Amino acid sequence: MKKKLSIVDIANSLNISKTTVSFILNGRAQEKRISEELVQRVLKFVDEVGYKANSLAKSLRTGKSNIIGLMVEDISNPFFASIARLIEDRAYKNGYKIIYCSTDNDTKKTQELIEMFRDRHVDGYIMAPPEGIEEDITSLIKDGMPVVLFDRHLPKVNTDYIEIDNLFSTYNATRHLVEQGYKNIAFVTFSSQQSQMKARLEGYKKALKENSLKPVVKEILFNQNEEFIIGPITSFLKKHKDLDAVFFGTNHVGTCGLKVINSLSIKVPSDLAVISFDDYDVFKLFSPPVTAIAQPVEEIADNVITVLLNKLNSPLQHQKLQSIILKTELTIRGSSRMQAAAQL
Amino acid sequence: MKKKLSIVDIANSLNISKTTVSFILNGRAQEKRISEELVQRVLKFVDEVGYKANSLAKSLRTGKSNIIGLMVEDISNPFFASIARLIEDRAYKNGYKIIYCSTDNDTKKTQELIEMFRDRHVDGYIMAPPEGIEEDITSLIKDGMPVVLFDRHLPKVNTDYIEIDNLFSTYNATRHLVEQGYKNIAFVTFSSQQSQMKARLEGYKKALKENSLKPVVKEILFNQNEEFIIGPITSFLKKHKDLDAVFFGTNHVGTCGLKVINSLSIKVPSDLAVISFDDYDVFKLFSPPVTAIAQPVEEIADNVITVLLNKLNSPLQHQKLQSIILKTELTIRGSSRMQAAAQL
DNA sequence: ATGAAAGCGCTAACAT
DNA sequence: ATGTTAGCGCTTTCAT
Repeated sequence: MKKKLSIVDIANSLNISKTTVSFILNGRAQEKRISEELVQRVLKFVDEVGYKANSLAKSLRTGKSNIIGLMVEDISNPFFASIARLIEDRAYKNGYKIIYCSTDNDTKKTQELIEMFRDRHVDGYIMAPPEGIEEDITSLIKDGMPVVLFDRHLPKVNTDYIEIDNLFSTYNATRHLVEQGYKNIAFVTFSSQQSQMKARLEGYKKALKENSLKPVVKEILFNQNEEFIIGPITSFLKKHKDLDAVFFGTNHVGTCGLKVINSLSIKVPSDLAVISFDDYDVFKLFSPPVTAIAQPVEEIADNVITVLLNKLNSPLQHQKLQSIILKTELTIRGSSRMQAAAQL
Repeated sequence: MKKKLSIVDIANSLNISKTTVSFILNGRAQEKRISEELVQRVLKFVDEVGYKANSLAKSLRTGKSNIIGLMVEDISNPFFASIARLIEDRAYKNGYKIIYCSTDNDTKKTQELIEMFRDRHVDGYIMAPPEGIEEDITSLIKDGMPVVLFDRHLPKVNTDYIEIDNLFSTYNATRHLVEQGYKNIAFVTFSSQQSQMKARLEGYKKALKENSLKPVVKEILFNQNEEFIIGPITSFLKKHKDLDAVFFGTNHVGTCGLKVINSLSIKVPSDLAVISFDDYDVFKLFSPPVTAIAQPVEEIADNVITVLLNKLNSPLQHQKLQSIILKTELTIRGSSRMQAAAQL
């Protein structure tokens, strides 16, 4: 086990002081007017022996950790997994590491996780926050920590966030269903007070109202366990035989919904048209393929990391807060086309 | 921005030495025969003011970080996402945080990531290693770092690993196809020298050989970009019209394969039977549902973290290395049943 | 039973 | 232009 070299070892080997080495290594040689010759000599030596600064000691001293805390709802959800992946890439390219975790939408767990991140001195926070975490985040911000929210925001918390236009997305998709001639359109979603879920529900209702149709909403308790989603959807669909279309509010609900549709042998779209929020392989590969609202994952990740890096790099608090709202794309497929139904 | 309290602040407020506080906080009060009364007083005070030790300083001093580095192939792949999720849970419960990243099966990137983890003083490594990383891992182990591999192992590297019985899995699944009467069975996989991919290919070949059938293998270069997987599969399937079954070697290949099958309007299983490694929603929801080899994700995660925690807690090097091989489950569905074909 | 002090590796204010 | 030195907050040896 080869001993790790320290900056003192370098300094001693070269018969100079560790300050000089530190300055050179931190690119302050010019500023400190250290001779070009010395700089080269040090750099060469450091490279030869493969010296690496101890970032722990550095962090202890500077108060910076170069770590960003990322909190998603559930890393095994494809939406969050792909966002996390992209954020990770961008962060690494900018010299930051990511510590991540899944909140499960659990307030208490999230509080503990924030505590842990704080404890670890992360430099910034990226999170899809659960409800009830307002105070904790506010206190974080008050302590000068950069916080960027995504996927949803907290109305009571004053910070940057990146979202999509949820209300318009569901409004637009519901209108599409109406245009196709569907009249009995249900909306199946998680019961949630989160901004994005409320907006999605609202968009759906708005479209129905404009067309004098009656909303049929099924709210399901958020749960990681599929059984507790599939069960309620099953009884809901069994009970509402008069529905001619169903709109699933998230990819998770959508996937579970499709399982129910299969197990009840419901024909899509002739018995029931289907639309889901989010667009993943499951929807593309279903028969018929499912009409879906695709979120601009790359754009979301790009914006999130850009905003955070900005905050990290500009020490002044005077920056304006940004609320970025991105557009989604409605991809119309066989599951919501009346013509397709007629063909059968 | 409230100042963080240090152990000195605590000591001063209580008019005792920081040593005593440190001992009490680290549960060494008994051993150091500190009076029960003092212990209670300190604990109470610490709790009241909400003091939290600075883990950075602690790490710098102890050399431990309580962080585990997790390197997967791609966190947005459902297999790795679900494993990561489970490992994360278990790790947190045991007081460890996870820093994760995706290797993309890229040796150079992985080397840099290892360097970074090392630099960050992670206490242990969990990885699904790419090829060509043998030396780096060996050097890690030589330096006394606990390393646990999963999903695949490196024959030249002597360390613990958790795998599944890849060879038997594909052998068994291929036999199933043969039993169903399929004679022209292709195996579509990533071209790779990784242990698990080699074993999968071997299992397939073994089953064919035993039945005097001819293997038809299509190897695809590993790539994150779907186009570069879909393209080759498309031309492969177009070229081999005589196939009556296809076996996809990973979930990623399987998902892409299904897209090709759809776009070519191939009927499953009447035109072509399908089996895929890994079992996810996409396969369950396809019409007909796809026969799949389900990996025991929870068991894998459990074993990985258990083995690593063991290594972390027993300082002695004398522990035996463990190679744990877990069983998979072949879930037979409509995509590989001759009867279903007959019905059409 | 408790405390003083050294030191982990680094940065930066302050000499020289 | 380069060096001395004081911490960052903690653990731990050695004294008392």
